[in-house]
Amino acid sequence: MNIKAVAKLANVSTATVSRTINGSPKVSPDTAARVRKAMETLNFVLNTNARALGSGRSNLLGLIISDITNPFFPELVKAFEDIAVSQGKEVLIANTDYDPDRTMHCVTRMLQRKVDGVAIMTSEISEHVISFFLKRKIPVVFLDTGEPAPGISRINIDYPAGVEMAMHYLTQLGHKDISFISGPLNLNSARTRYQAFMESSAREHLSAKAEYVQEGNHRPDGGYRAMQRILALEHRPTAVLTSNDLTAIGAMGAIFEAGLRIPQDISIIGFDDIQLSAFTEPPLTTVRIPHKDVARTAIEALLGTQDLPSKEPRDGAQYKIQPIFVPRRSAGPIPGEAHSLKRRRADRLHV
Amino acid sequence: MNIKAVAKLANVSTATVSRTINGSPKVSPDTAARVRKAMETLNFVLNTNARALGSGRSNLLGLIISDITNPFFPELVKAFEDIAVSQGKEVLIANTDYDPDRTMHCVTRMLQRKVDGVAIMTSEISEHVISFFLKRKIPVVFLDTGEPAPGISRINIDYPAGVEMAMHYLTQLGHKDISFISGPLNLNSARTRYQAFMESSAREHLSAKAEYVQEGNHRPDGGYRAMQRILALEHRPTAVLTSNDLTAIGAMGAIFEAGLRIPQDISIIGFDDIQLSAFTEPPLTTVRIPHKDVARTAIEALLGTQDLPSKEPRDGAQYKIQPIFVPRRSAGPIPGEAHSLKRRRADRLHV
DNA sequence: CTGTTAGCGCATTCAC
DNA sequence: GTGAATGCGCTAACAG
Repeated sequence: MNIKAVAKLANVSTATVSRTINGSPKVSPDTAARVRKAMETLNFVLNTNARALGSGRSNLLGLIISDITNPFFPELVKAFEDIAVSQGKEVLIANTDYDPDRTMHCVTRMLQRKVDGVAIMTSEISEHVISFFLKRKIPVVFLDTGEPAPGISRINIDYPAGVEMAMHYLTQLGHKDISFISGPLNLNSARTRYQAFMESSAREHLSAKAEYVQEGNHRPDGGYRAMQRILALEHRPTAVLTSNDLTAIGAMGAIFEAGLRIPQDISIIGFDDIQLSAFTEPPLTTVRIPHKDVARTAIEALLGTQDLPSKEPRDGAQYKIQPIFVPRRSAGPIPGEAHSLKRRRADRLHV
Repeated sequence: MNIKAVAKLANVSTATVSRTINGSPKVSPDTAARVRKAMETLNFVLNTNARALGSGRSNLLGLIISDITNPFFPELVKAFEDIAVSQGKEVLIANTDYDPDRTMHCVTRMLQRKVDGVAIMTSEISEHVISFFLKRKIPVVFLDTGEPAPGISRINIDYPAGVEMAMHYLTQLGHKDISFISGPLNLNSARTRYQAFMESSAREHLSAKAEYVQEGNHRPDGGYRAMQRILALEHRPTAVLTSNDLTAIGAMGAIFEAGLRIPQDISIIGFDDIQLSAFTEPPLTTVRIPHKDVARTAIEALLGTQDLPSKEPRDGAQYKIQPIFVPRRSAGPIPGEAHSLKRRRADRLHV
C-alpha cells in the first residue's frame, strides 16, 4: 500500500500522486479527485520517513525542555504543538532532565530525525552542544539567556521586570523583610531569577540578609524544605518570593504546618502562573510567563517570515517577552497594618 | 556526511559500516574500531528516516494521551519514555485533546511514522480507529476499558477497588452522605469511575441522591463549579469523592471560599495522586494510580507481542493494576464526632 | 498538465 | 569477514 499502488489504481504516475498529495496546483482537478479516491479505497498512508529522505525536509520541529513533570512545560508544549500543527509541522519533544548526558542524547535524536529547527527551552545546555545544530545549519531558538548570533535566535523573558513588579507590589504593601526561595543555583534559568531578585532587593534598599535567600529545587518539596528553614530564622521575613509556582506551593504547605496564615502572617508570591495557581488556598499571587507568547515567538523565529503573518527578521533575532503580574490572594499587607489593597485581584475563574 | 563517507574514510564498504553501527558480531574487532574512529572524526549521525525506510522497523513507540496539561499524564509520559529509552526505543507522543478529529490525526501520524507499537492511554477512541492499527498488524495496548483481543492488550486499572477503598475509609469515619464529582460523563474513563462510585454507594447503602453527583471536567475549574453546586444543596453531604485530583483541588477552593474547613466541616478525597497532591492545604487524601507500573506494563505488552515470528496477530494479554489508597489530611471524621483516626497518614515528603 | 527517471541514506540479500 | 548490488517509498528535476 504505497504510492505506486495508488498510481496504478488511479491510472496515473507516481509523480502525479505525489503532486496531489502535496497539493501542487499543476494537477487537473479531476485527476486529483481520481487519485484521492484511489487513496481512499486503498487506505493509503503516506510514509513520512520516505518523504523526508526524498525531499530532505522532515517537517519536524524539535522542542527540548528540562522536565515535562514541571507543570509549566506541558502548557508550553501544548501551545507549541498547537501552533506547529497549524503550520503543517510536527513536534519532536525531548526531556533533558537536567542531565548533560541525556541532553546530548536528545540532541542526537533531533539530528537523527533531521528536524527543520529546534527550540531549546532549557538553559542547561553548553554552547558546544548548540554547535552541532549550527554546523548543520539547523535554525535554533533559545529561551532564557544570552545574545542572538548568526543562525540562533533568543527569546528573553524579562525576569528583572517580573521580579520588580512583585517586589514593588510587596513594598507598596509595607513589606521590608522579603525572602527569596531560588531554584537550583547550578541552573542558569534559576540563577537568572535569583540575580533579578538580588538586584531588585538592592534597588529597594531592603535588608538583604544572606539567610533570607534559600535554595530550592523548583519542585514543591524543595520549596517546603526551604520555607521550613526560613521559618526557623530568628527574624522571620514578612513576605517570600519564589522562583516558581511549584516552589511557592510547597512553601505554603510549610507555612500552614507552622500554624501561620497566608497572607495575614506571611505573604507569598510565585512565578510562572501555572494553571493550578488559581486554585491553591489562598489563590497564589504570581508573575505570569505568557507561555502562548513564548511558543508563538519560538515558532515564528524558527520558521521565519514566509509562513507567518509577522515580518520579523529570521536569523539572530532577539525577542523580549514581558511577564504579567497576577495579583490573587496570597500576598497582603504586612502583619498588624490595615493597609487596604487598591488593585483589583484576579479570582479563580478569571485571569 | 553519510554512511558512504564513513566507508570511504575507513576503507571499507557501506555494508560493513552498517554492520558495525548495528553491532553485528560478524565484524572483526579492528575494522569495527577503524569504522568507529571514522564516524567519530566525521561527526557522523545516522539518518533515522533512511534506516526506517531500509529496514522497515522504526524503533518508535507511539503514546496517545488525552491532554498533556493534566498532571497525571506528564508523570506517565516520563515513566513511559524512561523505560522505552532503556529498551532502545523512542517515543512519539500525541495529544487527542478529547477531540475525535484530532484523535484521527494522531493515529495518522503514528501510521505515517511507522511506529512499532502504540499505547493508547485515552479511552476516547472508537474501535474503528483501532482497526487502522490492527489491519497493519501494529501491536496496541489500551489503558482503561474493554477486553483483550487478537493483537490488542488491555491494562485495566481496578477503579472499583480504588473507589471502594476510599468509600470504606469514609464510611468508617462515620460518613453517610457522600457526594461524587465526576469527570465529563461523555468520556469512558470518567464514566468508569462514576459507575464504580454508584455501585459502591449502593453496596454501602448510602443515600444516593441524584443531586449528590455533579459533573466536572477533570480540571480544577470544573471541580470548583461542581462543588459550588453541591454546597448550595439544602442537605449538604459531609464528604466528597472526586474523579481526579485536579477536580478535588478545584473543589477545595470552593469549600474554602464558602468559609468551610477541610476536613472538619467536609472531607474530600481525590483520585490519581499527582505530585502536587501532597502539597495542597490540607494535603489531599487520594487513591493513587501507580503510573510507573502502568508505563512498565504497557511497554511490556508492546514489546512482548512485537518481535514474534508468527504472522498471525497474537492474542493480547490482560493486565490488572491495583490502585493504592493514600490517606493524608483532607478526609476526617464527620462533623461533631471525635472519631480518632487509627490509620497512619502520609505526610508531605513521604508516601 | 502528466510521465520518466534518478537519487535520498541505509539495511540487506547474495556472492566472495 | 567483507563487498557489490538491490530496494525501501517518496520527491524532484527533466521531458513531453
